[in-house]
Amino acid sequence: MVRAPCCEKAGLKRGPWAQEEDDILIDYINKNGHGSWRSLPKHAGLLRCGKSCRLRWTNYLRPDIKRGPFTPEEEKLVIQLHAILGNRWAAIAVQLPGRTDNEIKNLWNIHLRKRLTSMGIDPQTHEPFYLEGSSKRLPTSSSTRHMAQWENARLEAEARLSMESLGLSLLTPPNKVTNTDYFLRVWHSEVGECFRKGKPVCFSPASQASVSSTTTEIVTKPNHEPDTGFSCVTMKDDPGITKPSSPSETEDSSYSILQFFDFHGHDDMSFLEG
DNA sequence: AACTAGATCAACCGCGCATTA
DNA sequence: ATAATGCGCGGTTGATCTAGT
Repeated sequence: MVRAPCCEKAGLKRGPWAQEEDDILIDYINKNGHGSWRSLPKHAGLLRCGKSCRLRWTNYLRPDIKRGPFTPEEEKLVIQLHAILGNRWAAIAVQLPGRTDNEIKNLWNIHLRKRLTSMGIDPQTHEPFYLEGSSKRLPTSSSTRHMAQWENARLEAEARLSMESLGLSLLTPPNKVTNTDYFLRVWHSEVGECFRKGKPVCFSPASQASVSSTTTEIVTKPNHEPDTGFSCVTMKDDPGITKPSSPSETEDSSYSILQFFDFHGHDDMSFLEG
């Protein structure tokens, strides 16, 4: 099958948009909505193809577009989401109101990718670069090893979800808790929520938590101080990651999510700081 | 002041998916 | 079931800007 061109190229304008064209497009969409992008230019009187109109509107003219440089918080979120979603810019953009996929893609390609590379982290996989010539290709440090563990867990989780969506049985015994399970649980727990929102997390003493006696489980309790965003989290029999030892045993000790990672071996999150 | 290299970002291109005929 | 169409996505390009020499 041969794809028909999206528009008749002859006679259509290309390149940068003039103010006058922007005005026409804004005025038309405000009055009529965009409707069919393909027919919009004809109805609006623009010598552009529908695709070009859609791009101009979604990336530049939309009233809810947030202009200006990305804040450090936005940059952190992009890095975190990229670690989970990969190059799915549109999906990442959903989490950053007012930012477009194109803008985020540019931010990544121009700034963040270089920053991660300079930190010794592969920006595509979020894994550390490995030691040259090492037969076992070991990560260079505990912190980078930890990053690799999380990335592996993410990949396993995605594979698992794909398998499950296909209705295929999994090889993992039902009573065996994997790092994948751990990753998914943490990600979908209040810890993950706090991680995504940059809120602090409070680890409660194990004795106060309701932990299932039959399975390894992460238990979250409702926020005891909603205004602070604190959550109570405890873990039991975690297979891969050790519960924080000293401060967490203190009642109401609170930690940022970055400290959460610190406790588990990732001691360098400075790249998130911009 | 003139030139150059690198950085930036808006816009384009081609592909794949979903929907419709 | 197949072809045609529309749309959105990610990758790439090229014009413009900026800093350095």
